[in-house]
Amino acid sequence: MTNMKESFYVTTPIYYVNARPHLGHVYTTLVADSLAMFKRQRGIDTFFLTGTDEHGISIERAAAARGIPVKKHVDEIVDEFKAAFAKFNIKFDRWLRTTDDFHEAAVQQLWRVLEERGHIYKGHYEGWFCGYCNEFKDVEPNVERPLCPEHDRPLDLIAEESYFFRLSSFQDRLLDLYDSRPDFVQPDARRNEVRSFVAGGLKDLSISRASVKWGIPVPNDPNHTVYVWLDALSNYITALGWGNERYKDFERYWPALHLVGKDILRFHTVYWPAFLMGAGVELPKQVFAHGMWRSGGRRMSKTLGNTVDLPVLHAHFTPDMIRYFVLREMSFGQDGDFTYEALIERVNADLADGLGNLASRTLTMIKNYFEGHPPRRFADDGADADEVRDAIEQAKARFREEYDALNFSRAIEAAWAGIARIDKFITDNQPWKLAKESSAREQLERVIATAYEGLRQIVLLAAPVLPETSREIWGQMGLAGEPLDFNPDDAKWGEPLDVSKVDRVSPAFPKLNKEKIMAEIESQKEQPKSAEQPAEQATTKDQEAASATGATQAAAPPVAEKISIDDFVKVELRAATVLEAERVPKADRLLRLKVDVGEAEPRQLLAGIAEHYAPEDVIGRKIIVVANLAPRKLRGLESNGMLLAASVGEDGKPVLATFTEDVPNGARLK
RNA sequence: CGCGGGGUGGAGCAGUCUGGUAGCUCGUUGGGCUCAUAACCCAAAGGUCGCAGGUUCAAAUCCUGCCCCCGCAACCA
Repeated sequence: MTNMKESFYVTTPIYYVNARPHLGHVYTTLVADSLAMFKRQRGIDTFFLTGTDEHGISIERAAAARGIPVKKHVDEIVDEFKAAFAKFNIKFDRWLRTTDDFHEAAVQQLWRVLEERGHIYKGHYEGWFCGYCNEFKDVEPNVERPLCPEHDRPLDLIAEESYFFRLSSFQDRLLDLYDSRPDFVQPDARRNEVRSFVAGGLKDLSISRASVKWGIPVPNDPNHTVYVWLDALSNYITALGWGNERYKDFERYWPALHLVGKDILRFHTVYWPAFLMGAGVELPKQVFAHGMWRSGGRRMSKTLGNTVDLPVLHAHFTPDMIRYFVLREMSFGQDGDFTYEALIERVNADLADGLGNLASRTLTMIKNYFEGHPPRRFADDGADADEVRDAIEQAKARFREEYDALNFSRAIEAAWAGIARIDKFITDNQPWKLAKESSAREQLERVIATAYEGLRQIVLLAAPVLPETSREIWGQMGLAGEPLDFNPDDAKWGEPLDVSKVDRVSPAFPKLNKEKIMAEIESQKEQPKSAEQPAEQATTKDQEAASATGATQAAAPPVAEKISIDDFVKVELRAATVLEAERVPKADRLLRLKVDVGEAEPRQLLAGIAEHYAPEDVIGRKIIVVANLAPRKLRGLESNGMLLAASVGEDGKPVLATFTEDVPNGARLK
């Protein structure tokens, strides 16, 4: 420890308000919250920032679609985020909104600094832009209207005057950064990834948009707004008061530990440090990219129907259970698997049978054998009581070390090894037998005192992981105050305690009935699905908004939305025969077909069925073709129509439509 | 040659950077105990650490090649 007061600043990304809060948001924020509690408990001056990213064209559109002012729209979604986090008892120190006026002013200040230092110039940008991602996309040449790969919606061709940041001039300094400070990007695998990206060359970065109104105006050029990522990343310093008068915390807390998902690694480890270098601001302490939660071994997605829904989670589990699970189950930095089964098993094994049961058995004995007054006899400990003490000291040291290194799962493992040690100690010493012999009174006192003291130490460790239940157990133990207010490093083994009576013993964690809960979750899942036929129906506001603004209708519309016969006859369906078929090189899904649709010349069309049909499977088959679809180039090949296939199961496996009776090619379907 | 991650007892994972008895949780089998939430404790069974070479006194760990799985990117008119 130095003379300087140690401080700690942790951030989550600010969440883009084009989606509803989901497990991913909650996860990062839970980790940050727990880390903040951990540091604070240990007497470190801690600041925990989270917030929302609220600018950009997709937000503007979503609000327009709802017919309400943009600010009102974002206010509502921000409230949802705050409510979601409140349900998990997350306690941040500040919530930054990019629409806060002091933030906007500070971003403009950052812009001016970058401009004065010669890092910004005006140029011209033309590219395909996805308003939902807020970024330009690299697309295949020769495609008329490419779709955003993320959102499956058409991209906009934006050609506009734009300001550029001289990102290319930072390449060497960035490489230097990764090499000289290997901890700057963690884990190592991520650092390598970023390093090789930067080593491959950097292009200057467009940092303004003339086409976007909902954003921060560029200083001295109000026709432009600041590119959302420059706007958003700046939040980490503006929230502390950099470039504004609203707060005065910059000196005190910067630099930060940024927790981010690996999906936004590049922004935080390339653009962000480059901006800061350009502005002459100290760089973050570290950017740690955690993994993503998968579900049942697969990426969570609405289409697969394997998402973890927050309301379902809350219906069956307490915030502490979920918090424990995400910290314990995922090796921080790796991807993890989130299943309800695993969650239930963890809760039962570690919380109910582990910590909860230890508390329960210890406190019950204190109640029964000592009228609720915990004995404190350590002076002449027996050898194995000393072993327990040593084991707990070891667990404490290990826990601290691993938590500091963000190895939450290993830290928790270490603390729980302490629990197992105490359980073994109790069993070995059989206090229930000692209690029957008055001559063994002192020995009984020592055994129970050791168990109680061990439990106290463990509860202190567990407090940042299980804030609610650790407080509950602490209270049942008759201890004064709250566990988070005691620094475990100062809690000496066997020290005098401010302790009242143990008189109320009740399980801190109920044992969960797996079959019952799983059945309930399943039935909850089924209901909405059967109600709205195509399972992947758009439900969130932004998706509705997207449809309303004329974006693609790719998400199957509800059956209820009727079309007229006039609409239907516009689609020309014809019977056809496949003459030739071959795989398209370098495309996993694509088959190139020559099809006879009853015309003079066979047509070429491309079909995304290669994963399920070999070319020889389809040659000679009678199929149904949409004959009047506008031609489209795919991987450089023109497709003149589309074949009809059922989309089956989770993966949308195609099954070709055909006839059971003979039909001449070109026959019209109606 | 697109980028990245992974393949370790039945399941899920750690260990790999910094070679040296292969570890954890769950599950299985047998035993103990009864203070405790049918909990806890002990013991046992179970692994050619994806495959093949190489380096080394010694390889899950380092090197080379290959196979398989999973993300991302491209490709579903």
